[in-house]
Amino acid sequence: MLPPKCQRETVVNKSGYNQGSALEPLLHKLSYWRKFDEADRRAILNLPHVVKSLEHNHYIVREFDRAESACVLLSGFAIRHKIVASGHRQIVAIHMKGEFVDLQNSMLGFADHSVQMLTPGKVAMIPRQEIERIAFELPQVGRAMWTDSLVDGSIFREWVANIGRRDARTRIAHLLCEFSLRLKVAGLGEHSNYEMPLTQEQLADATGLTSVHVNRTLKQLQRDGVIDRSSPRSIVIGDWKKLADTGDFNSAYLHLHDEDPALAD
Amino acid sequence: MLPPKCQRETVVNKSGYNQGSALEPLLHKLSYWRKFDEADRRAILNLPHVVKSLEHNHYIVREFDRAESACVLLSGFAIRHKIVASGHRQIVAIHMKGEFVDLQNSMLGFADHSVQMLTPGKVAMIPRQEIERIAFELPQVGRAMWTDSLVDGSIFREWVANIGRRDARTRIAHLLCEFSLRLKVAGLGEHSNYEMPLTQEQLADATGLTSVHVNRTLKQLQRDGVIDRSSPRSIVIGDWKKLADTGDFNSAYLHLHDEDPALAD
DNA sequence: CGGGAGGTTGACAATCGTCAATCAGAGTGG
DNA sequence: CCACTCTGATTGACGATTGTCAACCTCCCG
Repeated sequence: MLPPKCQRETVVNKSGYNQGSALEPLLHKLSYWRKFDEADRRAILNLPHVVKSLEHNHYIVREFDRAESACVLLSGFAIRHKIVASGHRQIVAIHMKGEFVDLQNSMLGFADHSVQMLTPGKVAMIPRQEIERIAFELPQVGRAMWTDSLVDGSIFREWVANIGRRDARTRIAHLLCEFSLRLKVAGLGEHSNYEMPLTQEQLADATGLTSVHVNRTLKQLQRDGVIDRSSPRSIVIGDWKKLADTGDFNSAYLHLHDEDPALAD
Repeated sequence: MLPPKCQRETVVNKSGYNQGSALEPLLHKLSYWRKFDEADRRAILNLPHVVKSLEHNHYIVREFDRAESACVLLSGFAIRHKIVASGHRQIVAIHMKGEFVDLQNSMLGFADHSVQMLTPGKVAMIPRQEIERIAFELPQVGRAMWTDSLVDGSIFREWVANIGRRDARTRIAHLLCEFSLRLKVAGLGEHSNYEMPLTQEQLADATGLTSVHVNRTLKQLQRDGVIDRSSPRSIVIGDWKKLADTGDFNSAYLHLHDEDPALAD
């Protein structure tokens, strides 16, 4: 159930130049929150870091690990989860390219949950002092990182409401909407058509349901024409408004800019 | 259901001195996260602010409000909640003395949920530019505020797991534990004996249950000797370990210092 | 071709929700 | 001091969404 925390260190990047930095996805993500000048951009791309290639299912961070560095996802998908006493797992967040998967560890000192790769991918480990340093030396970068933490929090709150007060059908439709927009913004797909990176069991762990019920609910959404699925993992959204209505979805909590595809279509 | 957002502005404090500042509770809370020097302390206490007295149930912030200021709770209790399409409410956070109830608004620009007083109390409104200014001029203050945001996020994650993967009995016991510790740290009570500030209906909205089921579960916890209740709202914890075990509670996610009462007893 | 992970389905069980009635306590006005 | 009222707590009967168990299927890969 818990594969070893095996990782291969591949690249150490300390080049004095921006071009070709492995941290490009991080810059892209942070640029989304604040307008940077050349110094900001260069400082981000030149952050000292270690790139690791991780295989499917391998752990980036384990609960109670002491945190010496913050971790940015460069490619692939990762999840953050907690295990409760009954042995059940709750996925608390899903991360994609360019996102910090454990920025909080830089400030809080230890991990209060685990982070695991969902697919093969690469991550960059940045020493925690460097994160703090850049945040306070370059206020725009600091603001962007703080904003990122706060949007993270906003998503958690929506998940609390989603899991606490919506039924299975609404809950899953809501998650499908969130994914659609986040993948679009991350440049990983069209919002009307994407490949779900989670298995149905993982979807269940993310929504507080069981895989059996997730399966039934997806089938039902398909029967009702809310989504279409050419294969088990593919999600085709014929009518965005119908899905958004079904999922009681309002994108405000993602704090996206206004090219919000929820409004187009 | 939604009482008017009526508020009485009571005090405008811009005194040049620390002593007697209404922001003492904020300083106390932020001091918990970082060591401040005299300049830090003075800057916090001298933040320009407006104090408002709010009555029971009145709103501090409504969803979609534009945020011009951040709001610190000076006394009383407040909740943050979201309403879903079915009309049901989910409480996503409960706040006590000294806590920012909407720090995220300072950075994100608008409120993605509502904040409501649970009891009568006072809040201080601090202009958002002042928050940003102090955060970057005084890095220790900035670190403390960032840490505060991140601990907020950590609590949300635990709530996701609590609501998503624990049964009613465990879920409620967990919340009772969280309260016990947070009230203690805020200096608002003994961890073995406190007055629950939520009604059973509000407890239900916080745990994703119904008030009827909360009532039954509390009764059951009492019958089993996990808690004692001299009145409906009073919580008496005879055996902390028993309650913590019942609630699958590990205080790590609160990121408290080590005088953690969970370890005593 | 065998094995394994993930998806699908049905039968049945149970936790939790709904509805509705009653009760207890606090505050109010006569 | 006592009806009156309102909010919140309590309890029972019943219903339903969701979980559990278990089988089988499908696809991918070595």
